[in-house]
Amino acid sequence: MNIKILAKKLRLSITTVSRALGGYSDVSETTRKKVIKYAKKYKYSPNPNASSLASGKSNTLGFVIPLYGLNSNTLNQASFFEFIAGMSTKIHSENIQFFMMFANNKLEEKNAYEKLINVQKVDKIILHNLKKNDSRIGMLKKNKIKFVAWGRTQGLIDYSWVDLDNEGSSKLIMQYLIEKNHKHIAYINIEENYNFAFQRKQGYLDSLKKNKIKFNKNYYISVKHEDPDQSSAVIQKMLNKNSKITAIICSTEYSAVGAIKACNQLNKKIGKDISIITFDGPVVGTLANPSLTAITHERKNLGHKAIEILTDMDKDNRVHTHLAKAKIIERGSVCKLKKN
Amino acid sequence: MNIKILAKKLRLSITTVSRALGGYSDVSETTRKKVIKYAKKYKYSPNPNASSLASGKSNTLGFVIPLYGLNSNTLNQASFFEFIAGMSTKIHSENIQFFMMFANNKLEEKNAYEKLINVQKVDKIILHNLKKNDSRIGMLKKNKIKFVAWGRTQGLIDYSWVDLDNEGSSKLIMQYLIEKNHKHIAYINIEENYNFAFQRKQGYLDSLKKNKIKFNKNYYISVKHEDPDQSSAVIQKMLNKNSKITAIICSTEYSAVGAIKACNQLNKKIGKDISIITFDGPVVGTLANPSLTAITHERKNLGHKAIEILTDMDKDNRVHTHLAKAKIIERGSVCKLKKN
DNA sequence: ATAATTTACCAAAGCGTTTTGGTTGTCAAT
DNA sequence: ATTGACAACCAAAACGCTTTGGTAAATTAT
Repeated sequence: MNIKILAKKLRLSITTVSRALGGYSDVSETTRKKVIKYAKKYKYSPNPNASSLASGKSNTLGFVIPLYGLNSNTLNQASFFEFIAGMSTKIHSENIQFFMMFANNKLEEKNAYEKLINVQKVDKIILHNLKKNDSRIGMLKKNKIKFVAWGRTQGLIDYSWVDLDNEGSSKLIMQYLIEKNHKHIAYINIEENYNFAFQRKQGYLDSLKKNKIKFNKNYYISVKHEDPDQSSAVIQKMLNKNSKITAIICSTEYSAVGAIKACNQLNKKIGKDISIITFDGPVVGTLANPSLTAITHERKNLGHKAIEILTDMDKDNRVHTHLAKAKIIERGSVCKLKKN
Repeated sequence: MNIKILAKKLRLSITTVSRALGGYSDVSETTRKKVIKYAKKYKYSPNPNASSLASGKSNTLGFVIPLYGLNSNTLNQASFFEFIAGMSTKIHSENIQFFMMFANNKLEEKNAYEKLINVQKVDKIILHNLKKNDSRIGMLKKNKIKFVAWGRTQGLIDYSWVDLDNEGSSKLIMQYLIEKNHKHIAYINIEENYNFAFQRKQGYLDSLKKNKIKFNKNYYISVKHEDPDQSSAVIQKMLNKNSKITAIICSTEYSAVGAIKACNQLNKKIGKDISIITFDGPVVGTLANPSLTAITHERKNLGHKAIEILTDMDKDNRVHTHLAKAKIIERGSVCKLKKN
């Protein structure tokens, strides 16, 4: 089935069929209805290759999945799926094509974006896995590709993005703990060259300052993300040296596992001797005993919003942003201390 | 940059440039080298839309990600990523395009495959999320689309596939436990309309028979997969009623979590009072205390093999299959019983 | 009644390739 | 010297669509 055959069946020109389906106003409504009806009947839909070639627009969304670094990590893949699931709802309704590539390292990642633009000729991109200072942004702008970033670079941001409110989430957690009279609060972060880790640290520091608690550098640890056992060892050491610590904030699920292990090892009762609160613990959260109190984010909505913003770009050209809502899920790992 | 400009620069016809790059023998080697050199220099690569349109081949691999059922489950997404990562190594080297779609339910899933074939005109497909009896297989055959299934239907299988050796893995586990003198072995499976669950049950039953242990239907539970707490409740009930049980095999990570919780609840020491062994526990396995002994599979290789088979189909037309290798990772959750 | 505008349609060009069916020139075989 | 085979190249058609620049008929304005 193609447009030529359909046009012949309808006794219309190819042009009219194309324009009827394209929603142009120089087709009468009666004709349009007839065309749509027959297109459905004969299961016609335009050959995307031909239409891309002719129009110069691919109507395709490019997306690169990094298979290295944080994302090679089983637990973090969950956030990926949520994002994708969020996108998919919108993609269906907007009828966008979806083209995916993979990257096993940073170089492949950049090449993938270039290929997306120059070879695949996608016209929209979800930019993901942002570096502090990201050269891909310049490239995308130069090529005039519409994009929405999932995450943010540091400094001035003059593009559309969706993201977690990392700084705000840290503050929310701090406020929560401080209300429960915790003062000696440790923070287990991952390497700060992940921008979200940097942002989370900022929130932590800011809250300390606001509450007139002096930053104790022994309370702040930045670990490699891959290994709960490494985290556990570091956390044990920290707890041994700093017996005043009453609460631990874990920036990733893996470090939460490490914290659990450390506490078990040191025979400290979680939720009693020591409080633990973690970021986004759908897996780990319910595993531990007691279950971990955690801060969760509306991640699915992030993907949805990203597509929405991308679609709206056709209409207006302003910068849009979206922060996922954060919420603390109280389970059993945080206790209230006596006021002293 | 396009072929016309490149041809002009090379003082060759469009045909010759195209055929040089296409590897045809009616181009001299000197010319071919020159063409390739200049193509690189000017960063030329054929417009995939134009070439698909002209050749009628899309050179695109279609893949549908189901966002419902088992796969909506955080833990199971890990296997997905491993498969994709496995594919990606091959895809890069084979220069295949990759087109992805999403499905939020069974109907959408089937539609997605139809769209992949009729609209996107992919010429290869990874068929995934197989039902016991799967109508998509007939559809793919009718449309003469080359495909490799990830998973298997029941009954006669006359197509290429890659899969875990579910039955064999169950047997391996059983042998392992029986060698450690366990006889009262419980099996926590998920619903058997997942074909892999059915296969695993078969392995369990077969091993029992081979070792002349009578099947005790109270020892076999098939739970809904989504909820560790539900599993935990069911397992507790089972353990209470059947005090002879010394080992539990968990077919999914979620039920393993359930089992851990149940044992903790009942104050049974894992690895002492009761042994637990689980399928594929990259996340959960190392979380528990003690860590869970598990059977793992070379999942990444599965994706790699799938693409390999798909690529080889261009050469010969036979059916190829691949079973992932299984291995038991001994950690601390299984103990050896005294011979009685 | 005529001119101007609007509505509804269409032919043909063009998008960047691949492929078909050539042609030309060279060399070995007769 | 002629023929046949082969190597190396190419012009033009085709793929299925969108878009441009029309035309003819119907409607409205003068």
